[in-house]
Amino acid sequence: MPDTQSLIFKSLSDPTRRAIFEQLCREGEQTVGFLTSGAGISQPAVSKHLGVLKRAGLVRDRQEGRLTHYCADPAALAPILDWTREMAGFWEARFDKLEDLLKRMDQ
Amino acid sequence: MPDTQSLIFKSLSDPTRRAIFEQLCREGEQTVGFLTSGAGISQPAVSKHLGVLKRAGLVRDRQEGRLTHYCADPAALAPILDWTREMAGFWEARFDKLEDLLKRMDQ
DNA sequence: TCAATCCATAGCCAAATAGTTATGAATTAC
DNA sequence: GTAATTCATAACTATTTGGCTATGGATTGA
Repeated sequence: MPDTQSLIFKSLSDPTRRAIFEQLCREGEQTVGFLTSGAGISQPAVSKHLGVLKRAGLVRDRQEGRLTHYCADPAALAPILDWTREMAGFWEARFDKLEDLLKRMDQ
Repeated sequence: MPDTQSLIFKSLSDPTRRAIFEQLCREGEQTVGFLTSGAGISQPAVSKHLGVLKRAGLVRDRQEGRLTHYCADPAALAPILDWTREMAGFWEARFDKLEDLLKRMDQ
């Protein structure tokens, strides 16, 4: 199995899947049928997308009779938020070091 | 051509590519040859990864004789940082609304 | 009970992806 | 001038991906 970050980034790299996740973030819990009605693709395709999002931890499902409700778990975005900030941080650090160097050279 | 967010997410969904980008963020500008020496894959494979990162705006290249230097542009991460924060925000908003509702019901 | 609804899974297909080797253009070194 | 180095591109391959239709289990409604 791929690492968590790859799973999350890959999940979000597909626009359809991102739209489904966004819908769940905006509107809260939704059934598969309702998500399908707005997605422009077949129900099995939506189910597969939901499966991918679930494997990445981005959504959870809840059974209720024959309905399956899905909801987003935005907390699962934390790993990529952290990683992204870390990358920006490395860059800042190198920039600071350069600034220091220039300052020292100036004296 | 896919939208910018898809390009960025897709670029970062591959661990090898993420490692290359991370290397450039940590260490700054590097040649293709040097990146290849640490990547564990062939030079053409590295070049292709760099091409993908470049198309997503995540890296820039600079020619110097027969050497090609690549450097990261972490500012290009902004779109997905914004999107991620927006998603978390929607969730917060719904949570606040629920809290309000509960408060009103309590009275 | 029988029909209808909801959704997950299976099986198929075309396109994209990540790797490879081979090659060639441009530059540098001898 | 010739050889060596650097890297991008081309051509190929195996795997993954995102869509589809078909199906069937579980639940609900008549």
